[in-house]
Amino acid sequence: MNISEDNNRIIIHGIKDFHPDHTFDNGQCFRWSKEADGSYTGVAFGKVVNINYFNGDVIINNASLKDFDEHWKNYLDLERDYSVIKKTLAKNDPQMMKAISFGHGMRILCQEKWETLISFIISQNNNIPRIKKCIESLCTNHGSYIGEYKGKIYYGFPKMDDLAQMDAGDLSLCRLGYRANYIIKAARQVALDGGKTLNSLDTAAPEKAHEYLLSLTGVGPKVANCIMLFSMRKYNSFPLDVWIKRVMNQIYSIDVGNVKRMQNYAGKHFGEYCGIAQQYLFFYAREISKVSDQDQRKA
DNA sequence: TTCCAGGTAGCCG
DNA sequence: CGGCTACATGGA
Repeated sequence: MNISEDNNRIIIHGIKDFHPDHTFDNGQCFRWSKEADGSYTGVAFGKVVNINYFNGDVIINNASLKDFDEHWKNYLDLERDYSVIKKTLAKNDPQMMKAISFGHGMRILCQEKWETLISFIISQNNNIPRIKKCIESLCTNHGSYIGEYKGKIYYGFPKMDDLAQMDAGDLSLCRLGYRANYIIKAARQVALDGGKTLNSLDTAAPEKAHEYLLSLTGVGPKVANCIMLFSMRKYNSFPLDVWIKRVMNQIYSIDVGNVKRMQNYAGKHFGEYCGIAQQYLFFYAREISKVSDQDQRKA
């Protein structure tokens, strides 16, 4: 990997298959916001960074080489060759080929497990703009101060032990609705062993990880699969939300209610990287829907 | 007003 | 087990 460092900035040269929009605005993460120049600023690992891409270079502002090696390289999944995966998924599937060309620069992030757990509990029966607002409010009200970057103040994600000691009323400012109770309960469950079990799940068998996550309040099969896919590198997890159910029905003609058949089909048709396939489809379905919304407003 | 959003817990057969 | 429904919130 060809990296240069200057002035609190890291540049990784010769990276293909990366685009900030496809990676940070595809519903896998909720704390990245787009800047006027097309870059994204976000928080992870208690640090604020700004990320852009230009002519094969991934540019990470406000980061050291040490930070990159410890966190961002893994977080951005930069060492994986997505071209091979894309080729395999698109083979004999013109619809998938379309979805992939739409989101060709998508990377599946490897996020922090605790934050991903809480974020996707919030995501249930909710929409992405409001999920972002809820999480931002959770951080500003209950996270620790990180610092200022380009005129904005940033906070970390609330600590597990802090949430475990609260009750739902303490979260009322965050407008989480009925999910506030789920979060408190899940936090208490995870905190029982100081998060040791949760943090060991990336090396656990997928079935074991899934089983533990399902034991947490507010976590069902869909949320568990998101956590496994977006924070544990378990790429054979296939989250089935309302959008993907529609896609599976429209493209692959599976009955809307037949979740089990959708899961089976995904595993067989897309294989070990079905979770990545799912994310291309999710991004594609939502972008298409945005375009048709605009058409409807014009008409 | 009603419907919808990256669903799940609780309950009932 | 599978099916059904209530659940907070805010935007369209």
